[in-house]
Amino acid sequence: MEKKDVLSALAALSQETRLDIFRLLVQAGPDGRAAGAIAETLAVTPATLSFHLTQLTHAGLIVQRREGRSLFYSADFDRMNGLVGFLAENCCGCPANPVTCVPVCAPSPKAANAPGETNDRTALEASV
Amino acid sequence: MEKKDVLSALAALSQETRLDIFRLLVQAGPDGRAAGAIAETLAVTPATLSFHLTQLTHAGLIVQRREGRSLFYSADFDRMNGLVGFLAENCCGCPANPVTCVPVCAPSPKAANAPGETNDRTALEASV
DNA sequence: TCTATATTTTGATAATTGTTGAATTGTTGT
DNA sequence: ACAACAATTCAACAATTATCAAAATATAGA
Repeated sequence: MEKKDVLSALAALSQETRLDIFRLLVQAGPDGRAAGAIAETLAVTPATLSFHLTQLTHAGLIVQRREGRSLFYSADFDRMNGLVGFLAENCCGCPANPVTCVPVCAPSPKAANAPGETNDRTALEASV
Repeated sequence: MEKKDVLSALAALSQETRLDIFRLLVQAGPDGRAAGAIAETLAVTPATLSFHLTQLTHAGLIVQRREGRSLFYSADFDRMNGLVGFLAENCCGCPANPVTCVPVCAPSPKAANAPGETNDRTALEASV
């Protein structure tokens, strides 16, 4: 992950509404949430939400998919791990100073689902 | 670490000059660097640097101390660990989904020094 | 105390950002 | 094709941010 990417990820997350959105999606797990549902949960205007979703998407932190007329957004856990990894990695700059930096976040696909739901996305594994 | 603090830390780090400053200080180790030295290394005007150092300080990411007529700034590794910890911690929201999230960065006091330098600050240990 | 050095504060300016109502695009079901 | 729904894009505005030159503050040494 390059500095430019880290910078835009940090910029995206440094805004309260966006941090809320991101954490909501992180907690929602790989399935994510429809834009409308996010707007309702966080009490944000559709236009405002859309603006922030775009920012988060451009920062690579979330991903969009369509399901019927709804657009679902979900957190990109790989990117998230990359960001944490970058910060952790660089907190130990000096090679003469070995430390343990092992942030690994790999939710299983069904993590946020009620029992019995279907789910065919599986791609997320540890990346650090 | 509260959301408010995370937010201001992220805001502080989401600006290129400040990210550069912070990483420079992280690499400099617990001793830190004089403001003037930072300004020279990063080619930033004193006024601009001072502005950013204030932001980073208010965000709790760096600490100031005086040494002669110079003001030395150094990274607050505890706070840094707290931030990474917060992000890592919340990347696994669902309790039914146990993962390994253990970012730990604890530089030894002499990490960035040339052999033979003195150093009496020792307080930094793992905090996560 | 006077002078030089190190850094911060001030004031002004240009650029970026967050927000909203209104209009637009895309999708579904009839 | 049409009406209803979901979300985005547009245009405009207020607020915040980054930057620098110049003035002010603090420390050290002669």
